Amino acid sequence: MVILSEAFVILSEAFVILSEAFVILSEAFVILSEAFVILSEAKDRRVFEFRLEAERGLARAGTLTLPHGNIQTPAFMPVGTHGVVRGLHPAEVRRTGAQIVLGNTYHLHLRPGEETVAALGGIHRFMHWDRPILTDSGGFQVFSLAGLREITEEGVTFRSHVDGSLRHITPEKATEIQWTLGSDVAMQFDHVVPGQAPWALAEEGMERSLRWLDRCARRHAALTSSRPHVLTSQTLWPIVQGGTHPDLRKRSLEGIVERGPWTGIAIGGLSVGEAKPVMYQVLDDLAPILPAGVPRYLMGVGFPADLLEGIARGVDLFDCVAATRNGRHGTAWLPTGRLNVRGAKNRTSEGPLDPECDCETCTTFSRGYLRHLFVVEEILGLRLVSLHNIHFLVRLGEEARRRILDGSFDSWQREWLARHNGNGDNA
RNA sequence: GGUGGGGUGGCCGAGUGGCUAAAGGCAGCAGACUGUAAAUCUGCCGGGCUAACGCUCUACGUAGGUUCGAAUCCUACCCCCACCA
Repeated sequence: MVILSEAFVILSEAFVILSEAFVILSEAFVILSEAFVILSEAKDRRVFEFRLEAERGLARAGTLTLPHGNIQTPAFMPVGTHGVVRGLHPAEVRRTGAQIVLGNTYHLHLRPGEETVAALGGIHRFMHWDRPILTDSGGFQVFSLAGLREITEEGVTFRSHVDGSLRHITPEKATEIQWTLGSDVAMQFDHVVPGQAPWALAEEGMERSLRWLDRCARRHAALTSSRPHVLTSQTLWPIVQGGTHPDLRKRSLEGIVERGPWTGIAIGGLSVGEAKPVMYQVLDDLAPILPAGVPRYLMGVGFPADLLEGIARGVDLFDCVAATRNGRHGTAWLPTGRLNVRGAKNRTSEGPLDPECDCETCTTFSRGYLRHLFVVEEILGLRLVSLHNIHFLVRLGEEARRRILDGSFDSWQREWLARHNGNGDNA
């Protein structure tokens, strides 16, 4: 009996000790979670950093840090609209030196749907690209699908080019889709107008883009604070619009800056039908008033010469479908111009596409063989030329960076352009 | 041997009296492409001259014929295919 009661006492004391231990453990857990939040916030701050390393005139070299890695700028970003750089394996894209790729909100929303991408682990795992990804908002589709959509202040109603169904995309929706996809950089939903757009239309698109920017930013902030993304941090970039009209471009940028700060600023609505000198003039006008410490992304540009012209005007990031589209269509970029791979003159040509190139295409296959692949419509041909073109632009960005860092950018750039443009076609 | 069908530009193929140097496709040649409705699209494509408009020559199996005019109708021949002996 005595033994039993003593045992009971011991058990009670053990219980008390256990409870106390539990309280201590809970407190420790709270402290740990707080520490974790602080740490991850600190990590988030580091996750969107841009470090300027050199400036030569307007040209800049820097390093942009995003959640999935660093990007050394200036840099060309291959476009992978449907979660794939057309025709290429991600490992091939990586071997070109590409540091970041694009995806498209509108197209991934239609197929397979952002929830499907999320269910498959987010866009990085989905497309097997573990480096940074930037998603375009679908704003460009407002422009390119002009025949299939209707714009109101609320948003854009698209007639799906896939099955004809109606799709309503608002700035909020575009932001949510990108959040669900899980890209490193989300773009604001904007209103792109054609390059020939008169002042009034350009102003409308520009002002609407600013209002839509507010709505994107509000939704993005809500998403970020209410439910931190399980897979990544994400930042939102605004887009300067205003067509070819200097006053509108200035107003657009000022509106964006006063809504900042931003981790990046994009220049949109160029290379959409305006003359080249006009595009360069827009960049010239913007360069002095763009915030220095923020990466600048010229959307949808460009051809090799445009890259250098842009870099010379202070642009850090570029994307363009031409590398892959021209590749699929049989046009290869060369230092001396461009080459129609399908051309009869390549029939018995033993040399590489580009003798100065160290890409997998140029170090392996002859022009004659590449022409043959196009003639018989073998997929490998358009893959190989796409690969070369991407490598060509990536390497051009890398060399520009090297030249900016060592101070020889200006003269190198002039000579490069003279050689590239001077010979014209058919190098 | 008989009957039927047919021979059109590098290839396939439409065309059955003038609007036909001849539809369309393929092949060939050249070009375009800038935040991807695109492995797509555009142009040329009998010869000669022309920057072009155009001019000219040659051409719908072969050779004749009818007709103001023929790839198209008639005659003969050559060849191909199918079926029947």
